[in-house]
Amino acid sequence: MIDFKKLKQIYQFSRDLSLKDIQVLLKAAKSKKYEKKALLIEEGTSKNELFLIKKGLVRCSYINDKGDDITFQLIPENRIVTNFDKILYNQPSRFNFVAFEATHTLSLDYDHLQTIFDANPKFESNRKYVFQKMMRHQLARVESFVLNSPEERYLKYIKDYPDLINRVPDKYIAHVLGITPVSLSRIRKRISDKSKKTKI
Amino acid sequence: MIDFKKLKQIYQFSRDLSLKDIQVLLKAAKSKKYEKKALLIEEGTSKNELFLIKKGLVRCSYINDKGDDITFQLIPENRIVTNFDKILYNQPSRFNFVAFEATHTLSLDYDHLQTIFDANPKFESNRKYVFQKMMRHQLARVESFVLNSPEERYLKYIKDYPDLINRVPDKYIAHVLGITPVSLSRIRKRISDKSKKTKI
DNA sequence: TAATTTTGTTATCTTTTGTTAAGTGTATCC
DNA sequence: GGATACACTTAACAAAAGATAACAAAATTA
Repeated sequence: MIDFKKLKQIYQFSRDLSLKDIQVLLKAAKSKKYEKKALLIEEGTSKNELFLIKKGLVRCSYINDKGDDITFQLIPENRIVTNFDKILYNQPSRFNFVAFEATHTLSLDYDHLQTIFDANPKFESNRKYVFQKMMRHQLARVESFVLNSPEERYLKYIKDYPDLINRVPDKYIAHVLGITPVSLSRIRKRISDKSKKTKI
Repeated sequence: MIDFKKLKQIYQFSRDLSLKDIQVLLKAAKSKKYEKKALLIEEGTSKNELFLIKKGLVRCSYINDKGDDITFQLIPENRIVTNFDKILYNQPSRFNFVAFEATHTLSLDYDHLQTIFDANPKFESNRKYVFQKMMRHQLARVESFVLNSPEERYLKYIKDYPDLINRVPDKYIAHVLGITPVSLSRIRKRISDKSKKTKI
């Protein structure tokens, strides 16, 4: 019995793959469900799993020197959760990845996935695609830090992720933007004051 | 006649490649020299060349709405210059890449390089390596913006690139760190005041 | 070498942010 | 339903940053 839901999901994350190729991935992928507050990847561990987020939202956070829990990023549907400390530095994760909502994923063991990719050149464009997608994200973030003010950064964020602001408390978004929740509240006030002015 | 200098250079940017494989790349690579202030990639163009910086320094900059020339990043020896707007978005570059010092590069046509990579699976680990290297860089930058203060960011920068501060005016470094040159000057003063205090 | 440009520092003023704390409304849990 | 926890706003103060200008030092160029 073919799981078409799964098939479609894998397809969304792939490029230039035949159904046959996708089925190879399908075999390797497990559907998993996480309840709210469940840990996908725990700080200090070297879990090497790739999660395609089908539904839900994952919060990636870090405990700093002062003991504050800083949200590094929010990962919604159709994006990928990885232990990048493991992949890029071969070190245990400094971050916790927690399901912020009830979250459904397709999970792939990273090393197993690499074996599949290595064994069949057809998958290469796929690997490339995923890497490019990740690069786009992080580069865009760096850009907004270098070129934009916090206010511009916030406006850009709610434009790029309009639904997120209704799903996530502002304080988490503040950290993602590199500012404090109090500061974000003031920015929001400034913006609303400005739009009032222009309307009157 | 084998160009061992070139060979060694390519080798530094490669992983798991035999000499034979490297020679394929060697054939495709051209040594180029740029005088100070020469343009490697011009804003608005879709040049798709990969530059391995052998010697020198490249400044990647952006003209914002106000007409200010903002340095987005500084790329020294043993790093790669690419037109990432072209590669990631297939759009003309929003950035200028200018030789800040007399700069020697190994240049590879990006599309040609992809053809080589696509034709021979051996090169895949190499593509992966380059992508990972780029990801590490950009992710580390995002991290420093989210988790560190401007002062911490500056201290981290001079630790990571100790030679750069003697080669590049502070005002360019300030923009890379997302602050103004005046602010960086004050940060430097604060730091030196602190170190004086601890010494007395 | 002299003239010019660039760079860095400092001062002033304004704006913004961080920090802390208080207050309010909302959601959650026994 | 009352207690508790959480999110957000606001205020007050301190610290830092942006903008601008003036000046000195350093580097470039003629």
